[in-house]
Amino acid sequence: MKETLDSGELDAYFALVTAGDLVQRAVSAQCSEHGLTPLQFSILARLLDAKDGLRMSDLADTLVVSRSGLTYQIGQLEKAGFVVRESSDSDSRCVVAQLTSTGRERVQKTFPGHVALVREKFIDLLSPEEVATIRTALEKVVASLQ
Amino acid sequence: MKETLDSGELDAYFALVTAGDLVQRAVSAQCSEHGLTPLQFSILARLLDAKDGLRMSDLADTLVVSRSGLTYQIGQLEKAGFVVRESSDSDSRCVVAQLTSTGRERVQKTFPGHVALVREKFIDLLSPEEVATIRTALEKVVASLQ
DNA sequence: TAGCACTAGTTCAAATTTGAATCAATAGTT
DNA sequence: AACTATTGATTCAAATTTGAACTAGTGCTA
Repeated sequence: MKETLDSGELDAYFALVTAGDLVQRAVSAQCSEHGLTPLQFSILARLLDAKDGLRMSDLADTLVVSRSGLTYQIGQLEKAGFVVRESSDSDSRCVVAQLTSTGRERVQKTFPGHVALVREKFIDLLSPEEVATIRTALEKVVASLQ
Repeated sequence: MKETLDSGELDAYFALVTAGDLVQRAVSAQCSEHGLTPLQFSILARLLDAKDGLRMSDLADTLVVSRSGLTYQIGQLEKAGFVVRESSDSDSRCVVAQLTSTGRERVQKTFPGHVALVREKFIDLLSPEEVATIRTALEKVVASLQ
């Protein structure tokens, strides 16, 4: 195994980190138009797919945020009326977060702008082959790091 | 222009954001072995390439951090003796951050582990073609967002 | 079933990050 | 030169994020 990075490899690494950051920053601006932080939007978006809610830990793990950070954010979302906490039947240690109808409404209202942004700033700049490669390649990276 | 994202496009987007986050998290762990936060390491690494130092704004812009956040971090690095601030000759509004010899030492000591990590968790998982595609594709994304 | 390790979630204090307001210096216009 | 707009950096208060305790519940094992 080599012990250095050539300049192309280094550039690929910088591009990955910077693109990830900048996309998130753009998403952040769009979310705030709807009164959400990007993390809050991600949480609500995940819950939209989860008919029976999601456990705190599962949310924290998929969203790359600490447990305590998630506790805080779910607290904020609960105050805002977008989610409710329920304790799990099967395992009473677990807390399950559920979307309320208000929360569902809010995330659905935020979605179109979000999609448009991702399309404009990311997908439409690239060829389908590039998008496909990014997906398969970066999924390998994600798998190895999780 | 389409107004939706198909599932492959959505996965590519998630992979980008998640991979960026996870790589940064791994980098964060490695940096802390050397008593640096990832942001501090990035700052020092940029300064390593800049013989004459860098202006605060330039640093902030390339590092995806707010101006005030950078002021804070440069303050920390200055306290630690890794950088010094000088005011620019040409424009006395500007502040130029310079690496000290202590700072240079520290960042150089941190580098090998950093390189090894990027290689192990990113570059070596992928083919050279994948790395090249990620680089050119994501540089387009970065350019459009900056 | 008692003891022990492990898991889930929260609380707490400390560190970081941000945006808004501010101050200082430059550039452009009349 | 005087005015104004812009730019660069900092300060400040508020919000967020984190890791280290801590509490409570589960499951294993003797």
